[in-house]
Amino acid sequence: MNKSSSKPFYVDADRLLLAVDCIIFGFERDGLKLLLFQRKVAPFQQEWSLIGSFVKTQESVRNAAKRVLKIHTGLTNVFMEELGSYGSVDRDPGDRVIAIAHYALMRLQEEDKQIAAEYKAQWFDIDELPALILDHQQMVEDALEKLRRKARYRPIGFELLPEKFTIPQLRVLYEVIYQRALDRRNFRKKILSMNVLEKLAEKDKTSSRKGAYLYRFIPAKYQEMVEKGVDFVI
Amino acid sequence: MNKSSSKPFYVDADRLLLAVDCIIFGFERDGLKLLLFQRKVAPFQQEWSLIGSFVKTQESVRNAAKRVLKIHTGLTNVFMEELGSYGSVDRDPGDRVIAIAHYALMRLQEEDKQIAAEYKAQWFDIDELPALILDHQQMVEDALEKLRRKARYRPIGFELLPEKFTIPQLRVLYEVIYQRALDRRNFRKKILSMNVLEKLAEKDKTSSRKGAYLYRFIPAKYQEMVEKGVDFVI
DNA sequence: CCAAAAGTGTTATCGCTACACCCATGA
DNA sequence: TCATGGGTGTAGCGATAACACTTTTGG
Repeated sequence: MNKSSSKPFYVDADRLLLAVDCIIFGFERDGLKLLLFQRKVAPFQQEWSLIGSFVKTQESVRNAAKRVLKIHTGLTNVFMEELGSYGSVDRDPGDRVIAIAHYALMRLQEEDKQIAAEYKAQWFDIDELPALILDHQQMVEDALEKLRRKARYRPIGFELLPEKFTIPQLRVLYEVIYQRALDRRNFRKKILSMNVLEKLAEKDKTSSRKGAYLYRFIPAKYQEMVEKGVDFVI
Repeated sequence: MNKSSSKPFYVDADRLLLAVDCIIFGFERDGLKLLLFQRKVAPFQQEWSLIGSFVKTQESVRNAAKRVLKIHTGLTNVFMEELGSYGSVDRDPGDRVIAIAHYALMRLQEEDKQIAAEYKAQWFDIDELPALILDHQQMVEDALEKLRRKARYRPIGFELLPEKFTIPQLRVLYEVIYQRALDRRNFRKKILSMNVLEKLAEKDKTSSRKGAYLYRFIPAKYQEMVEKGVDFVI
Protein backbone atom coordinates (compact mmCIF):
# COMPACT_ATOMS: atom_id res chain seq x y z
CA MET A 1 0.00 0.00 0.00
CA ASN A 2 1.32 3.35 -1.01
CA LYS A 3 1.63 5.83 1.79
CA SER A 4 0.30 8.70 -0.21
CA SER A 5 -2.57 6.64 -1.59
CA SER A 6 -3.40 5.41 -5.03
CA LYS A 7 -7.03 6.51 -5.11
CA PRO A 8 -8.18 9.04 -7.65
CA PHE A 9 -10.07 11.40 -5.36
CA TYR A 10 -9.08 14.38 -3.26
CA VAL A 11 -5.73 14.68 -5.03
CA ASP A 12 -5.26 18.34 -4.21
CA ALA A 13 -5.67 18.04 -0.47
CA ASP A 14 -2.73 18.37 1.91
CA ARG A 15 -1.52 15.25 3.67
CA LEU A 16 -0.67 15.57 7.31
CA LEU A 17 0.83 13.66 10.17
CA LEU A 18 -1.72 12.41 12.61
CA ALA A 19 -0.75 11.13 16.03
CA VAL A 20 -2.57 9.60 18.95
CA ASP A 21 -1.44 10.45 22.45
CA CYS A 22 -2.70 8.54 25.46
CA ILE A 23 -3.26 9.95 28.89
CA ILE A 24 -3.18 6.81 30.97
CA PHE A 25 -4.50 7.14 34.47
CA GLY A 26 -3.72 4.47 37.02
CA PHE A 27 -5.85 3.99 40.07
CA GLU A 28 -4.34 3.12 43.43
CA ARG A 29 -5.64 3.48 46.96
CA ASP A 30 -3.48 6.51 47.59
CA GLY A 31 -4.38 8.44 44.48
CA LEU A 32 -4.33 8.77 40.75
CA LYS A 33 -1.18 8.04 38.81
CA LEU A 34 -0.17 8.96 35.30
CA LEU A 35 1.96 6.88 32.96
CA LEU A 36 4.76 8.79 31.28
CA PHE A 37 7.77 7.76 29.34
CA GLN A 38 11.01 9.17 28.07
CA ARG A 39 10.65 9.95 24.45
CA LYS A 40 12.82 7.90 22.16
CA VAL A 41 12.87 10.15 19.11
CA ALA A 42 14.01 13.66 18.35
CA PRO A 43 13.07 16.37 18.92
CA PHE A 44 12.80 16.34 22.72
CA GLN A 45 14.53 12.99 22.94
CA GLN A 46 14.69 11.68 26.52
CA GLU A 47 12.20 14.19 27.87
CA TRP A 48 9.07 13.12 29.67
CA SER A 49 6.08 12.66 27.43
CA LEU A 50 2.74 11.00 27.14
CA ILE A 51 2.85 7.80 25.21
CA GLY A 52 1.80 8.12 21.61
CA SER A 53 2.32 7.09 18.04
CA PHE A 54 1.53 8.15 14.53
CA VAL A 55 -1.65 6.79 13.01
CA LYS A 56 -0.98 4.47 10.10
CA THR A 57 -2.88 4.49 6.86
CA GLN A 58 -4.25 1.06 7.49
CA GLU A 59 -5.49 1.38 11.05
CA SER A 60 -8.34 3.27 12.61
CA VAL A 61 -7.64 6.09 15.01
CA ARG A 62 -9.10 4.08 17.82
CA ASN A 63 -6.97 1.08 16.99
CA ALA A 64 -3.89 3.25 16.91
CA ALA A 65 -4.68 4.33 20.45
CA LYS A 66 -5.24 0.72 21.49
CA ARG A 67 -1.97 -0.26 19.91
CA VAL A 68 -0.13 2.40 21.87
CA LEU A 69 -1.76 1.27 25.05
CA LYS A 70 -0.93 -2.36 24.46
CA ILE A 71 2.67 -1.65 23.60
CA HIS A 72 3.26 0.31 26.78
CA THR A 73 1.17 -1.58 29.27
CA GLY A 74 0.48 -4.96 27.71
CA LEU A 75 -3.21 -4.42 28.36
CA THR A 76 -6.03 -4.60 25.88
CA ASN A 77 -9.23 -4.43 27.85
CA VAL A 78 -8.96 -1.03 29.35
CA PHE A 79 -11.50 1.75 29.48
CA MET A 80 -10.39 4.29 26.92
CA GLU A 81 -12.11 7.22 25.34
CA GLU A 82 -11.26 10.03 23.00
CA LEU A 83 -10.46 13.32 24.65
CA GLY A 84 -10.20 15.53 21.62
CA SER A 85 -7.85 16.85 19.00
CA TYR A 86 -4.90 19.15 19.46
CA GLY A 87 -4.47 20.74 16.12
CA SER A 88 -2.72 24.08 16.24
CA VAL A 89 -0.16 24.62 13.53
CA ASP A 90 2.89 25.07 15.70
CA ARG A 91 2.23 22.64 18.49
CA ASP A 92 5.10 20.38 17.43
CA PRO A 93 8.26 22.06 16.16
CA GLY A 94 9.26 18.75 14.60
CA ASP A 95 6.58 19.06 11.92
CA ARG A 96 2.91 19.79 11.47
CA VAL A 97 1.31 17.09 13.58
CA ILE A 98 -2.28 16.86 14.69
CA ALA A 99 -2.75 14.82 17.83
CA ILE A 100 -5.91 13.07 18.85
CA ALA A 101 -5.66 12.56 22.56
CA HIS A 102 -7.25 9.62 24.32
CA TYR A 103 -7.49 8.98 27.99
CA ALA A 104 -7.54 5.59 29.62
CA LEU A 105 -8.22 4.39 33.10
CA MET A 106 -6.81 1.31 34.75
CA ARG A 107 -6.42 -0.31 38.08
CA LEU A 108 -2.76 -0.32 38.98
CA GLN A 109 -1.17 -3.58 39.94
CA GLU A 110 2.37 -4.60 40.59
CA GLU A 111 2.66 -6.31 37.24
CA ASP A 112 1.74 -3.11 35.45
CA LYS A 113 4.54 -1.30 37.15
CA GLN A 114 7.00 -3.89 35.97
CA ILE A 115 5.80 -3.76 32.41
CA ALA A 116 6.09 -0.02 32.45
CA ALA A 117 9.62 -0.22 33.77
CA GLU A 118 10.68 -2.43 30.88
CA TYR A 119 9.74 0.31 28.47
CA LYS A 120 11.35 3.05 30.46
CA ALA A 121 7.90 4.24 31.30
CA GLN A 122 7.05 5.35 34.79
CA TRP A 123 4.00 5.99 36.92
CA PHE A 124 3.86 9.45 38.47
CA ASP A 125 1.66 10.75 41.18
CA ILE A 126 -0.90 12.97 39.49
CA ASP A 127 0.15 16.06 41.39
CA GLU A 128 3.86 15.47 41.14
CA LEU A 129 4.32 15.40 37.42
CA PRO A 130 7.57 16.37 35.75
CA ALA A 131 7.64 18.92 32.94
CA LEU A 132 6.10 17.49 29.80
CA ILE A 133 6.87 18.15 26.17
CA LEU A 134 4.69 20.07 23.73
CA ASP A 135 1.11 20.55 24.88
CA HIS A 136 1.04 17.37 26.90
CA GLN A 137 0.57 19.24 30.15
CA GLN A 138 -2.57 20.78 28.71
CA MET A 139 -3.80 17.38 27.57
CA VAL A 140 -3.42 15.99 31.06
CA GLU A 141 -5.36 18.86 32.58
CA ASP A 142 -8.11 18.50 30.02
CA ALA A 143 -8.27 14.76 30.57
CA LEU A 144 -8.58 15.18 34.32
CA GLU A 145 -11.40 17.61 33.91
CA LYS A 146 -13.18 15.37 31.47
CA LEU A 147 -12.67 12.33 33.66
CA ARG A 148 -14.23 14.03 36.65
CA ARG A 149 -17.10 15.41 34.70
CA LYS A 150 -17.69 12.10 33.00
CA ALA A 151 -17.67 10.26 36.28
CA ARG A 152 -20.79 12.20 37.21
CA TYR A 153 -23.04 10.79 34.57
CA ARG A 154 -21.36 7.59 33.48
CA PRO A 155 -20.37 4.77 35.78
CA ILE A 156 -16.76 5.15 34.71
CA GLY A 157 -15.39 4.18 38.04
CA PHE A 158 -16.81 0.74 37.70
CA GLU A 159 -14.55 0.00 34.78
CA LEU A 160 -11.68 0.06 37.18
CA LEU A 161 -12.79 -2.60 39.59
CA PRO A 162 -12.26 -6.33 39.48
CA GLU A 163 -15.35 -8.45 38.94
CA LYS A 164 -15.96 -8.77 42.64
CA PHE A 165 -15.37 -5.75 44.78
CA THR A 166 -16.39 -4.22 48.08
CA ILE A 167 -18.31 -1.04 48.60
CA PRO A 168 -15.43 0.61 50.42
CA GLN A 169 -13.25 -0.14 47.39
CA LEU A 170 -15.76 1.53 45.11
CA ARG A 171 -15.93 4.52 47.41
CA VAL A 172 -12.17 4.93 47.57
CA LEU A 173 -12.14 4.88 43.80
CA TYR A 174 -14.51 7.80 43.61
CA GLU A 175 -12.62 9.61 46.32
CA VAL A 176 -9.49 9.29 44.25
CA ILE A 177 -11.20 10.56 41.12
CA TYR A 178 -12.88 13.48 42.85
CA GLN A 179 -9.99 14.11 45.19
CA ARG A 180 -12.19 14.45 48.22
CA ALA A 181 -13.68 12.34 50.96
CA LEU A 182 -17.17 10.93 50.58
CA ASP A 183 -19.44 10.06 53.46
CA ARG A 184 -19.44 6.28 53.97
CA ARG A 185 -23.11 5.97 54.82
CA ASN A 186 -24.40 8.24 52.12
CA PHE A 187 -22.24 6.60 49.52
CA ARG A 188 -23.46 3.14 50.39
CA LYS A 189 -27.05 4.30 50.45
CA LYS A 190 -26.84 5.90 47.05
CA ILE A 191 -25.06 3.02 45.39
CA LEU A 192 -27.41 0.42 46.80
CA SER A 193 -30.46 2.48 45.86
CA MET A 194 -29.47 2.07 42.24
CA ASN A 195 -30.13 -1.64 42.42
CA VAL A 196 -27.25 -2.59 40.20
CA LEU A 197 -25.25 -4.50 42.78
CA GLU A 198 -25.62 -8.08 43.82
CA LYS A 199 -24.34 -8.90 47.27
CA LEU A 200 -22.25 -12.05 47.46
CA ALA A 201 -21.78 -14.35 50.38
CA GLU A 202 -18.00 -13.91 50.42
CA LYS A 203 -16.02 -11.30 52.23
CA ASP A 204 -12.82 -9.60 51.31
CA LYS A 205 -10.52 -9.47 54.29
CA THR A 206 -7.46 -7.94 52.70
CA SER A 207 -8.05 -4.52 54.16
CA SER A 208 -9.67 -5.10 57.50
CA ARG A 209 -10.04 -7.73 60.18
CA LYS A 210 -13.77 -7.70 60.00
CA GLY A 211 -13.85 -8.01 56.25
CA ALA A 212 -16.19 -6.35 53.78
CA TYR A 213 -18.82 -8.09 51.70
CA LEU A 214 -18.06 -8.53 48.04
CA TYR A 215 -20.50 -7.32 45.42
CA ARG A 216 -20.90 -7.82 41.72
CA PHE A 217 -22.70 -5.81 39.06
CA ILE A 218 -25.93 -7.19 37.71
CA PRO A 219 -25.06 -6.98 34.02
CA ALA A 220 -28.52 -6.08 32.72
CA LYS A 221 -29.03 -3.30 35.26
CA TYR A 222 -25.54 -2.03 34.74
CA GLN A 223 -26.07 -1.85 30.99
CA GLU A 224 -29.31 -0.01 31.52
CA MET A 225 -27.57 2.46 33.76
CA VAL A 226 -24.85 3.10 31.17
CA GLU A 227 -27.43 3.81 28.50
CA LYS A 228 -29.59 6.09 30.56
CA GLY A 229 -26.61 8.00 31.85
CA VAL A 230 -27.50 8.03 35.51
CA ASP A 231 -26.55 11.03 37.57
CA PHE A 232 -23.85 9.89 39.89
CA VAL A 233 -22.67 10.57 43.40
CA ILE A 234 -20.88 13.98 43.31
CA MET B 1 5.56 25.53 1.66
CA ASN B 2 5.81 21.96 0.57
CA LYS B 3 2.73 19.90 1.16
CA SER B 4 4.64 16.92 2.41
CA SER B 5 6.84 19.05 4.66
CA SER B 6 10.50 19.89 4.59
CA LYS B 7 11.28 19.16 8.21
CA PRO B 8 13.77 16.47 9.12
CA PHE B 9 11.73 14.62 11.74
CA TYR B 10 9.16 11.84 11.61
CA VAL B 11 10.10 10.98 8.04
CA ASP B 12 8.83 7.43 8.23
CA ALA B 13 5.32 8.23 9.39
CA ASP B 14 2.32 7.92 7.09
CA ARG B 15 0.68 11.09 5.88
CA LEU B 16 -3.09 11.16 5.87
CA LEU B 17 -5.99 13.25 4.76
CA LEU B 18 -7.67 15.07 7.56
CA ALA B 19 -11.06 16.67 7.17
CA VAL B 20 -13.33 18.74 9.34
CA ASP B 21 -17.08 18.25 9.09
CA CYS B 22 -19.53 20.63 10.70
CA ILE B 23 -22.87 19.74 12.15
CA ILE B 24 -24.60 23.09 12.09
CA PHE B 25 -27.74 23.35 14.15
CA GLY B 26 -30.13 26.19 13.59
CA PHE B 27 -32.59 27.26 16.20
CA GLU B 28 -36.10 28.37 15.33
CA ARG B 29 -39.29 28.57 17.34
CA ASP B 30 -40.66 25.43 15.80
CA GLY B 31 -37.62 23.25 16.32
CA LEU B 32 -34.03 22.48 15.53
CA LYS B 33 -32.79 22.62 11.97
CA LEU B 34 -29.68 21.17 10.38
CA LEU B 35 -27.69 22.71 7.56
CA LEU B 36 -26.87 20.31 4.73
CA PHE B 37 -25.56 20.76 1.28
CA GLN B 38 -25.20 18.88 -1.94
CA ARG B 39 -21.68 17.70 -2.26
CA LYS B 40 -19.75 19.22 -5.12
CA VAL B 41 -17.02 16.61 -5.50
CA ALA B 42 -16.88 12.91 -6.32
CA PRO B 43 -17.49 10.41 -4.91
CA PHE B 44 -21.11 10.95 -3.88
CA GLN B 45 -21.39 14.11 -5.93
CA GLN B 46 -24.78 15.80 -5.52
CA GLU B 47 -25.77 13.77 -2.47
CA TRP B 48 -26.70 15.40 0.81
CA SER B 49 -23.80 15.88 3.15
CA LEU B 50 -22.61 17.85 6.11
CA ILE B 51 -20.43 20.73 5.19
CA GLY B 52 -16.74 20.08 5.48
CA SER B 53 -13.30 20.58 4.11
CA PHE B 54 -9.81 19.18 4.27
CA VAL B 55 -7.49 20.65 6.84
CA LYS B 56 -4.58 22.50 5.29
CA THR B 57 -1.02 22.26 6.46
CA GLN B 58 -0.96 25.87 7.47
CA GLU B 59 -4.18 26.14 9.46
CA SER B 60 -5.23 24.77 12.80
CA VAL B 61 -8.02 22.23 12.98
CA ARG B 62 -10.22 24.73 14.71
CA ASN B 63 -9.57 27.35 12.09
CA ALA B 64 -10.41 24.88 9.37
CA ALA B 65 -13.78 24.36 11.02
CA LYS B 66 -14.30 28.11 11.31
CA ARG B 67 -13.40 28.52 7.67
CA VAL B 68 -15.98 25.94 6.66
CA LEU B 69 -18.60 27.66 8.75
CA LYS B 70 -17.85 31.06 7.35
CA ILE B 71 -17.90 29.87 3.78
CA HIS B 72 -21.29 28.27 4.13
CA THR B 73 -23.06 30.68 6.40
CA GLY B 74 -21.06 33.88 6.29
CA LEU B 75 -20.93 33.82 10.08
CA THR B 76 -17.87 33.99 12.28
CA ASN B 77 -19.10 34.44 15.81
CA VAL B 78 -20.95 31.23 16.32
CA PHE B 79 -20.76 28.79 19.17
CA MET B 80 -18.78 25.84 17.90
CA GLU B 81 -17.16 22.93 19.61
CA GLU B 82 -15.35 19.77 18.68
CA LEU B 83 -17.47 16.66 18.68
CA GLY B 84 -14.80 14.07 18.08
CA SER B 85 -12.94 12.17 15.42
CA TYR B 86 -14.27 9.64 12.96
CA GLY B 87 -11.30 7.60 12.04
CA SER B 88 -12.15 4.15 10.80
CA VAL B 89 -10.15 3.00 7.83
CA ASP B 90 -12.98 2.51 5.39
CA ARG B 91 -15.30 5.32 6.29
CA ASP B 92 -14.67 7.12 3.01
CA PRO B 93 -14.32 4.98 -0.11
CA GLY B 94 -12.70 7.94 -1.84
CA ASP B 95 -9.53 7.58 0.22
CA ARG B 96 -8.35 7.17 3.80
CA VAL B 97 -9.75 10.27 5.44
CA ILE B 98 -10.02 11.02 9.12
CA ALA B 99 -12.73 13.48 9.97
CA ILE B 100 -12.84 15.68 13.02
CA ALA B 101 -16.45 16.62 13.49
CA HIS B 102 -17.51 19.92 15.03
CA TYR B 103 -20.95 21.03 15.93
CA ALA B 104 -22.18 24.59 15.87
CA LEU B 105 -25.31 26.28 17.09
CA MET B 106 -26.93 29.36 15.66
CA ARG B 107 -30.10 31.31 15.73
CA LEU B 108 -31.80 31.02 12.38
CA GLN B 109 -32.76 34.19 10.61
CA GLU B 110 -34.08 34.91 7.17
CA GLU B 111 -30.72 36.14 5.97
CA ASP B 112 -29.09 32.86 6.93
CA LYS B 113 -31.54 30.99 4.80
CA GLN B 114 -30.67 33.14 1.83
CA ILE B 115 -26.96 32.68 2.29
CA ALA B 116 -27.45 28.96 2.50
CA ALA B 117 -29.50 28.96 -0.68
CA GLU B 118 -26.70 30.65 -2.58
CA TYR B 119 -24.43 27.75 -1.80
CA LYS B 120 -27.00 25.12 -2.57
CA ALA B 121 -27.14 24.44 1.10
CA GLN B 122 -30.46 23.89 2.79
CA TRP B 123 -31.90 23.85 6.28
CA PHE B 124 -33.71 20.65 7.21
CA ASP B 125 -35.98 19.93 10.08
CA ILE B 126 -33.99 17.80 12.51
CA ASP B 127 -36.36 14.87 12.29
CA GLU B 128 -36.90 15.03 8.57
CA LEU B 129 -33.39 14.61 7.32
CA PRO B 130 -32.59 13.09 3.95
CA ALA B 131 -30.12 10.21 3.62
CA LEU B 132 -26.59 11.41 4.26
CA ILE B 133 -23.30 10.22 2.84
CA LEU B 134 -20.66 8.25 4.70
CA ASP B 135 -21.02 8.30 8.46
CA HIS B 136 -22.65 11.71 8.56
CA GLN B 137 -25.88 10.33 9.94
CA GLN B 138 -23.92 8.97 12.88
CA MET B 139 -22.20 12.31 13.38
CA VAL B 140 -25.54 14.07 13.56
CA GLU B 141 -26.87 11.65 16.16
CA ASP B 142 -23.72 11.98 18.23
CA ALA B 143 -23.86 15.75 18.00
CA LEU B 144 -27.46 15.84 19.15
CA GLU B 145 -26.67 13.70 22.14
CA LYS B 146 -23.69 15.81 23.05
CA LEU B 147 -25.64 19.01 22.60
CA ARG B 148 -28.35 17.89 24.97
CA ARG B 149 -25.94 16.63 27.54
CA LYS B 150 -23.85 19.74 27.30
CA ALA B 151 -26.88 21.96 27.72
CA ARG B 152 -27.25 20.54 31.20
CA TYR B 153 -24.07 21.91 32.64
CA ARG B 154 -23.08 24.72 30.33
CA PRO B 155 -25.29 27.66 29.45
CA ILE B 156 -25.10 26.72 25.79
CA GLY B 157 -28.55 27.89 25.02
CA PHE B 158 -27.60 31.43 25.80
CA GLU B 159 -25.22 31.51 22.86
CA LEU B 160 -28.23 31.37 20.62
CA LEU B 161 -30.08 34.41 21.80
CA PRO B 162 -29.79 38.01 20.70
CA GLU B 163 -28.38 40.43 23.26
CA LYS B 164 -31.80 41.28 24.57
CA PHE B 165 -34.28 38.46 24.92
CA THR B 166 -37.36 37.47 26.85
CA ILE B 167 -37.71 34.64 29.31
CA PRO B 168 -40.29 32.87 27.16
CA GLN B 169 -37.78 32.97 24.30
CA LEU B 170 -35.15 31.38 26.48
CA ARG B 171 -37.60 28.72 27.57
CA VAL B 172 -38.62 27.87 24.03
CA LEU B 173 -34.98 27.47 23.21
CA TYR B 174 -34.50 24.86 25.90
CA GLU B 175 -37.71 23.17 24.90
CA VAL B 176 -36.37 22.87 21.38
CA ILE B 177 -33.06 21.45 22.57
CA TYR B 178 -34.61 18.99 24.99
CA GLN B 179 -37.61 18.31 22.78
CA ARG B 180 -40.08 18.57 25.61
CA ALA B 181 -42.21 21.16 27.32
CA LEU B 182 -40.94 22.94 30.42
CA ASP B 183 -43.13 24.41 33.12
CA ARG B 184 -43.31 28.19 32.66
CA ARG B 185 -43.27 29.05 36.34
CA ASN B 186 -40.54 26.67 37.35
CA PHE B 187 -38.37 27.71 34.46
CA ARG B 188 -38.65 31.38 35.30
CA LYS B 189 -37.98 30.72 38.96
CA LYS B 190 -34.87 28.70 38.27
CA ILE B 191 -33.41 31.11 35.76
CA LEU B 192 -34.02 34.15 37.93
CA SER B 193 -32.58 32.42 40.99
CA MET B 194 -29.24 32.26 39.17
CA ASN B 195 -28.95 36.03 39.26
CA VAL B 196 -27.38 36.32 35.87
CA LEU B 197 -30.16 38.25 34.21
CA GLU B 198 -30.77 41.96 34.24
CA LYS B 199 -34.36 43.02 33.62
CA LEU B 200 -34.74 45.86 31.18
CA ALA B 201 -37.50 48.44 31.00
CA GLU B 202 -38.43 47.51 27.43
CA LYS B 203 -40.88 44.91 26.31
CA ASP B 204 -40.86 42.69 23.28
CA LYS B 205 -44.29 42.63 21.71
CA THR B 206 -43.59 40.53 18.67
CA SER B 207 -45.15 37.42 20.06
CA SER B 208 -47.98 38.61 22.26
CA ARG B 209 -50.25 41.56 22.80
CA LYS B 210 -49.25 41.95 26.37
CA GLY B 211 -45.56 41.85 25.59
CA ALA B 212 -42.76 40.22 27.56
CA TYR B 213 -40.00 42.04 29.38
CA LEU B 214 -36.58 41.94 27.80
CA TYR B 215 -33.58 40.74 29.77
CA ARG B 216 -29.86 40.86 29.29
CA PHE B 217 -27.03 38.79 30.75
CA ILE B 218 -24.88 40.41 33.38
CA PRO B 219 -21.50 39.67 31.78
CA ALA B 220 -19.54 39.08 34.98
CA LYS B 221 -22.12 36.70 36.43
CA TYR B 222 -22.51 34.93 33.15
CA GLN B 223 -18.77 34.38 32.90
CA GLU B 224 -18.70 33.06 36.42
CA MET B 225 -21.47 30.64 35.58
CA VAL B 226 -19.64 29.37 32.50
CA GLU B 227 -16.53 28.69 34.53
CA LYS B 228 -18.22 26.97 37.40
CA GLY B 229 -20.34 24.86 35.07
CA VAL B 230 -23.70 25.35 36.72
CA ASP B 231 -26.14 22.50 36.70
CA PHE B 232 -28.93 23.53 34.43
CA VAL B 233 -32.66 23.20 34.15
CA ILE B 234 -33.44 19.66 32.90
C1' DC C 1 -64.80 42.21 24.86
C1' DC C 2 -62.11 38.49 23.83
C1' DA C 3 -58.19 35.78 22.39
C1' DA C 4 -53.49 34.93 23.39
C1' DA C 5 -49.48 35.00 25.73
C1' DA C 6 -47.17 36.82 30.13
C1' DG C 7 -46.75 36.76 34.76
C1' DT C 8 -47.15 34.98 39.48
C1' DG C 9 -47.10 31.45 44.68
C1' DT C 10 -47.89 27.50 47.31
C1' DT C 11 -47.56 22.86 48.62
C1' DA C 12 -45.87 18.04 48.68
C1' DT C 13 -42.24 15.17 47.79
C1' DC C 14 -37.69 13.65 47.14
C1' DG C 15 -32.96 13.55 47.51
C1' DC C 16 -28.95 15.18 49.66
C1' DT C 17 -26.26 16.17 53.76
C1' DA C 18 -24.66 15.78 58.18
C1' DC C 19 -23.79 13.16 61.87
C1' DA C 20 -22.28 8.89 66.00
C1' DC C 21 -22.37 4.49 67.58
C1' DC C 22 -21.92 -0.63 67.47
C1' DC C 23 -19.82 -4.85 65.14
C1' DA C 24 -16.50 -8.38 63.86
C1' DT C 25 -12.02 -9.90 63.91
C1' DG C 26 -6.88 -10.89 64.05
C1' DA C 27 -3.09 -9.90 66.46
C1' DT D 1 -8.50 -6.59 74.84
C1' DC D 2 -7.87 -3.39 71.63
C1' DA D 3 -7.08 -1.31 67.26
C1' DT D 4 -8.94 -1.19 62.73
C1' DG D 5 -12.04 -0.77 59.32
C1' DG D 6 -17.12 -2.25 58.23
C1' DG D 7 -21.75 -1.54 58.79
C1' DT D 8 -26.09 0.99 59.99
C1' DG D 9 -30.48 5.13 60.66
C1' DT D 10 -32.47 9.49 61.15
C1' DA D 11 -33.65 14.26 61.03
C1' DG D 12 -33.35 18.79 58.66
C1' DC D 13 -32.99 21.31 54.62
C1' DG D 14 -33.20 22.70 50.05
C1' DA D 15 -34.42 21.80 45.43
C1' DT D 16 -37.72 20.12 42.26
C1' DA D 17 -42.32 19.26 40.44
C1' DA D 18 -47.01 19.86 40.09
C1' DC D 19 -50.56 22.84 39.58
C1' DA D 20 -54.56 27.49 38.15
C1' DC D 21 -55.73 31.99 38.05
C1' DT D 22 -55.00 36.99 36.91
C1' DT D 23 -53.04 40.60 33.83
C1' DT D 24 -52.33 43.09 29.63
C1' DT D 25 -53.54 44.73 25.24
C1' DG D 26 -54.31 44.73 20.08
C1' DG D 27 -57.76 43.71 17.15
